[in-house]
Amino acid sequence: MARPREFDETAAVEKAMQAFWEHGYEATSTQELCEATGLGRSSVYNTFTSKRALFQRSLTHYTTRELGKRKAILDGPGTAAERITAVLDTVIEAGLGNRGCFVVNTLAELGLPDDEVGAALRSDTEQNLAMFAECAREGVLDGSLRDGLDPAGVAEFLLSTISGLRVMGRRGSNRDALYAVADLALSAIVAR
Amino acid sequence: MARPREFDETAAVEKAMQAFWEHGYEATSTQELCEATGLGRSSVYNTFTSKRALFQRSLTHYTTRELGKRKAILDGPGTAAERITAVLDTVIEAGLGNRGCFVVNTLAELGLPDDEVGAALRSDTEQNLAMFAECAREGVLDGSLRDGLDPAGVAEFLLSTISGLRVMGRRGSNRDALYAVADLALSAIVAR
DNA sequence: CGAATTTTGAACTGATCGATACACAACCAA
DNA sequence: TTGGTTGTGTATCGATCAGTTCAAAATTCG
Repeated sequence: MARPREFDETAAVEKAMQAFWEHGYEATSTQELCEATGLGRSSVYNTFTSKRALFQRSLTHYTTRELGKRKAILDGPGTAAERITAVLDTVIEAGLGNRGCFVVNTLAELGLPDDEVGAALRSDTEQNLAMFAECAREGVLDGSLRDGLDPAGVAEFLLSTISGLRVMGRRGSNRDALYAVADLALSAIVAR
Repeated sequence: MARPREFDETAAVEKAMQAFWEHGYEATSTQELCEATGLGRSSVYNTFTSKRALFQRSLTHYTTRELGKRKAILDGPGTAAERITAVLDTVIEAGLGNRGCFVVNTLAELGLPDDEVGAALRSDTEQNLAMFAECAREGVLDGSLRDGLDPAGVAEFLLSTISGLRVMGRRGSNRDALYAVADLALSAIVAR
């Protein structure tokens, strides 16, 4: 048919995501996106239509990857309490690098805009809540979480805790401080 | 000596703060700042030097006001647990409006820049942690908080919880969900 | 090979960015 | 009233913004 692409689209999205993650949506110029991806302006606009659309691609690229990793842990072996602890550990270790969470950064900068970006953010929240609620249900059954806990409430609590840990990371808190937060949060839901 | 100002500087900072809070640092143009404050460009730059400096003024205006309100509650009547609960309640009620927290938004957008803005953010974190640590100490003494709690850890946990609540508000969580989060967080530290 | 189709690079669009220059208006002290 | 000083309005600065145009380059199919 015609001339093939000289680049890998997914790799370009990955590079763009790094740029958006580092500087935020507004502070990342199209020029920087070209340099980060190694593409020319024409290729960027021909492939991704607009800066906004590329941002949306970057965001979903991030959320699907992160949700996948999180789901792998929560669907893995061990009690629900152990799996939740493992998730919090990964959040802390990832949050020590000072870029924070791409989703939290975007929520803080843009809120929930009335477009595909907002839809992606809502979807990420819903999927996280569903995963944690399911795990909380399992935890009450396997006895690793306290009796009488509301799974939906636990899910909100865990997502809030993770969001809080990410913000504390941006505030400059060190590893010990973040683990102290996670330990207290866990003490609210694990069986004693 | 010379011609006096035609406007109230503090009122102008308040208006600028509203604009920055609503749209973030990068997305707020100097034109918008002029319209929000009702000042001409000359007056803005003559008074505040630069967009960055006006942002720093707006940020400290916000943090001193919020820290004052928070300190008033924590220094007020009641047990430490009751005062902490009251603080969380105000955070929830304030966080339902969807602008989030100006400090959290700024942390997420800018991180901790190496200038006065970063210094203001660090100072805000330190003062919050000091206030909460002191209250946690009192709580262990008055018996309203659990024995053996580390005040510094509790402080990190509470600031993390507040930051998480603010992010959950931006995610669109409703009042009930936020109170569920706060209740679980409190259950980790209140005496039983 | 050659026609059709797509990508690519570079120049360029109008708009807007943060910030400044400067004339003039407004005020106080003498 | 007058001289000195400061605030204000307008016009404008060069730089950069997101996005477009267009012709040359590269590829596949006939």
